[in-house]
Amino acid sequence: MSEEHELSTLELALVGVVCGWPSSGYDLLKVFEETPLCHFSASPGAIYPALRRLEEAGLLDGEVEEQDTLRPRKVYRITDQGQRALRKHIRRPVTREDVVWRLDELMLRFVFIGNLCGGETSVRFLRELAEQTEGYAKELQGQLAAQQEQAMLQSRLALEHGIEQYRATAGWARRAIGELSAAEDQP
Amino acid sequence: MSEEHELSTLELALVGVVCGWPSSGYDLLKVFEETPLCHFSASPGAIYPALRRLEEAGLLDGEVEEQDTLRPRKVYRITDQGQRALRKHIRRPVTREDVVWRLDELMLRFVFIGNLCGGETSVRFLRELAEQTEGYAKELQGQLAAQQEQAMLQSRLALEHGIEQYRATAGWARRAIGELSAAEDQP
DNA sequence: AATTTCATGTAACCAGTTACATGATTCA
DNA sequence: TGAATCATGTAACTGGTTACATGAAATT
Repeated sequence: MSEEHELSTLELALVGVVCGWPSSGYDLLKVFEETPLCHFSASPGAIYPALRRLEEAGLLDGEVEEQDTLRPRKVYRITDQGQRALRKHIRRPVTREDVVWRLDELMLRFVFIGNLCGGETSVRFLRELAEQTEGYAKELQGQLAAQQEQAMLQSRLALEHGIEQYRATAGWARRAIGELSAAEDQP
Repeated sequence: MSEEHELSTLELALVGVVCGWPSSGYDLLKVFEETPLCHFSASPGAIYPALRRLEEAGLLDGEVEEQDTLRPRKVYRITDQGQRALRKHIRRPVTREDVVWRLDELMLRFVFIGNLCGGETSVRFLRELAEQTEGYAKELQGQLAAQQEQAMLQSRLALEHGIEQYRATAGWARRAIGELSAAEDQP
């Protein structure tokens, strides 16, 4: 019975925001336009169908606020099933594929973990993230060493950019672990 | 007459690689699997239709090597029109939208600029990239300052991650300018 | 003889983009 | 009165993903 319905990045963002506070499609559009969530774009043509999908999948529950006014807002709330799916999704282990292909989704997950889970979960997530990004940076360094001189200067530089990006993420994650731990000690 | 045909990231990668050396669809698949270009994924279901589109648009020219053998390879070469389109595409100014939405495509462009254009073009590209990423990092810092204390710790941290990513790219670009200039002075 | 690799592709599906459509309400 | 904003959505298109299909050649 418990549907699996893999969440796309957009769907994750929608479910995560709605979990924080019930919202209409229009509210969500504004959130995506005006907050750092703008990194996850979203046009009406993407949001409204996604909300409907999520409702059909039973993760959200939309209710029309029809207080006679002729401007109906359809407000979505998260369901129990939606909460379970969200929790499950954000707590999945951080994989190599996640860091290579979905780094921004990982950041989304981190924010929602902060809203929904305890401090240890956040720290575990960051530790996995640091490990995976460090590991991948090393992989890229291996590729760099392998091509040595034979490659064009600019390919080498581009590869170095990648390495530095992943190292930056790893460094950030280590520091974030420190900040979270400090915040837990004296809240 | 001169078609505009906007290049998708995948198409840019294909045209750019084929510009370097004529390749079959299978060759390209292998390149995407085995080199750092793997960041731009690519399944046969994406590559073969894309090659056909590019041929129809006149940017590539596919020729079947049919030396009687019953294992025909269709080798694509870049056309003059393709060269023009590629050059034009990679030399476009670096915009804010590029750094926000298409950073990896920018890296592709940088590599192809190295193959096709002179050193000043590379340096100009990197300078624009540094400016745009620094500018965007400042934007994000403004958002960070604006939310101040009222936001969750983890949202703040996620935003800081973004800032650091863009700063890392800007720093890399500045250093790359130095390396390119040094390489030009004594080649 | 069996497996892997070379080499081409197609078909069904899915989700996101762009652009459009609708109409009430509020503000200048 | 006219413009902007609130609020919902649809339709056509596009391109990428997954999975499948085919079969020869090379390797074990």
